[in-house]
Amino acid sequence: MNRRSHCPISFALELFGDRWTLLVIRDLALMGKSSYTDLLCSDEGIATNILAERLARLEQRGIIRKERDTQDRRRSRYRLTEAGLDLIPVLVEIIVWGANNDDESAIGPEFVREAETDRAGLLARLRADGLQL
Amino acid sequence: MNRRSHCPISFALELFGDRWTLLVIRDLALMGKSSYTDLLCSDEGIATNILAERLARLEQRGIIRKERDTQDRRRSRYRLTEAGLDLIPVLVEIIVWGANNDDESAIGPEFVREAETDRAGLLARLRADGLQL
DNA sequence: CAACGCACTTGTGCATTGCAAGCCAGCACG
DNA sequence: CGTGCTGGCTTGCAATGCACAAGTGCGTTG
Repeated sequence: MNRRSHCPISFALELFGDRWTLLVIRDLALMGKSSYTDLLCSDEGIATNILAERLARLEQRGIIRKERDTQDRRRSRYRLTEAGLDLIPVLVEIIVWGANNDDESAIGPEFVREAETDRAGLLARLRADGLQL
Repeated sequence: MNRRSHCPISFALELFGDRWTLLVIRDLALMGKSSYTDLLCSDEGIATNILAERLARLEQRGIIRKERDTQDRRRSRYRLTEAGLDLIPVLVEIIVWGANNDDESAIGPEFVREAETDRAGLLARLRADGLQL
């Protein structure tokens, strides 16, 4: 691997420093999605070649695991590994910042308040159940 | 502005969903840099046209403020606004994740420990003084 | 006032991305 | 068994983004 520096932020950006990767991780981590077609139908409208490339990359870097569906063997299931789940705190801080700085945010102040008052509880709930919108 | 969705993560990625923007914010927020030439000399080696474009964008979006240096009026000083400083928690979580997942990380476990045991204190210190490496 | 440094701007070529279309394997149905 | 449909990609091509090099204008310095 050809690294730009040993800064952990630079390291992280080499994984998700683009317009799509974190949205895929959001969908897997918080939105309860796990199939290719579900991931393809996000509000933002990711292109299919980009999604395929990102999933391959995330799998290769150990962020997600790919499994065959036991019911329908055409279908794949994508799941976060531990390293992937560990990105939830990053997502939470981004959501808090976005909610505080975007007038039209879909996330309200109650999420922000919970992140401030019961951060550990929130993180545990998200890791177990996702956002449950 | 042409938004992809009202998800706060998508909103945030429209600001820093690329390979360079967060590194610029890191240098301003944590590395104590404020001049164009300092920012240009990061370990990662950002190109000058990219840096100029990102600074203009960050200023327009209210993340940084551009001031003239009072000593040398050729020189500009770039400083984070409140909205910019509010990105420090995001940076911290990324650093923690990077330090935990990169074998060759330049940040050691003592940062991670402090983030777990005294998060509020760490955030206050970083906001006031940066990383002080 | 000549030379230099700072903060850019412009130009060019290559790499990455976005969008549309096509492809193939695995079901589902008759 | 054939026909069609669905899920998960792959390919082709245009558009965008990035890297590298060079040049510009203004302010400071010798």
